[in-house]
Amino acid sequence: MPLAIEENDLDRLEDIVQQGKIYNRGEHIFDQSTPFKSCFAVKSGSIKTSIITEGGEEQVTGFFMPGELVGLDSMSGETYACTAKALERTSLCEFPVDKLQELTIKLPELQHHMYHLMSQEIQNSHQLAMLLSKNTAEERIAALLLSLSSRFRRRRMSATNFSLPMPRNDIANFLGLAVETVSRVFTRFQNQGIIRAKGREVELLDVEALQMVTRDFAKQTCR
Amino acid sequence: MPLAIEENDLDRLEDIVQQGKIYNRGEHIFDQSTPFKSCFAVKSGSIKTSIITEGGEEQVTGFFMPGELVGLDSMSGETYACTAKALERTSLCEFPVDKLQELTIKLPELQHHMYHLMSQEIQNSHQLAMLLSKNTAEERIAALLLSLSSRFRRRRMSATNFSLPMPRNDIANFLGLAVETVSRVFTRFQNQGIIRAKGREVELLDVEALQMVTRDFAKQTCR
DNA sequence: TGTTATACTTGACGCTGATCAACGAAAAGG
DNA sequence: CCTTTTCGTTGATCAGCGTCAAGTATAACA
Repeated sequence: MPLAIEENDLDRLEDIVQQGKIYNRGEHIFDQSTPFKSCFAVKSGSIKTSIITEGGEEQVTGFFMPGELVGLDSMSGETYACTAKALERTSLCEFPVDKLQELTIKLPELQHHMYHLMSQEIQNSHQLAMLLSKNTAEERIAALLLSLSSRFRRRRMSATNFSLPMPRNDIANFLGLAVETVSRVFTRFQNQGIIRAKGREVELLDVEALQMVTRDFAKQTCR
Repeated sequence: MPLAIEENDLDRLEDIVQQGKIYNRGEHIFDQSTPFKSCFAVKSGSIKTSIITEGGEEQVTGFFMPGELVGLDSMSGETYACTAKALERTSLCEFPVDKLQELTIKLPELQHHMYHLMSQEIQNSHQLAMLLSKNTAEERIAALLLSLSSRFRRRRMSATNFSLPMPRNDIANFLGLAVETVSRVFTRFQNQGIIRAKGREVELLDVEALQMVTRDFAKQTCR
């Protein structure tokens, strides 16, 4: 659901950016106690962000794929507002915000772009809230699969044949479901011939059917 | 859950701001088809924002009280990303974003402040998503009451004795519940002596108990 | 390579909260 | 003022999904 940076802007930023830090699967990138210094763009691989409550509970707040920017929710505080972990071998670009802020003063275009990214992040989060509050397990999972699909497509990868970077556990947590429910819905979709899934390998056999499952779409066509 | 503007900054902005537009209860402020021009700060009264899906369903995304800024989620598009309605007689300040953007170039402080506000909005929305995905009806309603309470306190109004600006319907929608459930929880809290509620008039009798209902707090103390 | 931890699946059961229905109370509107 | 909506409450019923439990497959690791 997050966002892409335009290649043009990336060019002009190259000098302030720290290129190509590599993180291994499961490796910790920052957490709520880390002083906030930088946003990160995913170059390859993928990461998840989550909030850890005082009680130790985790709430996954997002998955970030190549081209997407992490850390925008942290620009208001001394420390990061969430915890970020690599889901697989992942390479990141680091954008130090102080330098970014200097730059935005010279480049109003860039500033506008930052506003754009942040406000989209708000919208994404509202969309998620909506999904969580109004939709069934099947609808939530269909929506996630479609979101991943379109994000893979944007990266010129197959939109119907990909491998999930995250375990069922994280999917369940992100969508506010139990792992068991996620598992059951996957097999139900499979039995209906909508998808083929073996472990993390997923093939979308009937994208239309998936879109039908999404509630908005159904409402849109049925009335 | 949203945010306050500091008086200092307000002073410096006064010249670009269009003061004191008044809206009546139920009056429409903008919607998803309105071209995006301005953010609005609530001076008095209150408003609700919601997303209307293609299917006509409504999802309330926030309530905004005096001192809070509306429209930050819309800074990425040509039109507003949500629909805003006054919940009661409400007075707003209008901040035209083009002028705001000019100003931010001259005042880096202001720019920083904008980032701050937007990133807090993202965090609020994540908090909401968390509430919706992990918490029971009682926990959600307790959280809302506490949020309203602290926002009233910030405005120097009674934190234990206030009247809800929104109908049960909007509360239910916002929290992802059925109206009936909201009503039942209110009476349950009342029977437990935690609150006193008659229609929209609410009195918090036992704030501690309300905090106990909130799951994080319970987890925090029980382990 | 065997061993253990982690990830995933499947079934049985119960609870929270949605839905349907009906009614009372307050507000709007003529 | 009475009528009509809107709003709020309460009860009965039921289903979606969480929880518990057990078992299988896959990956991590010594």
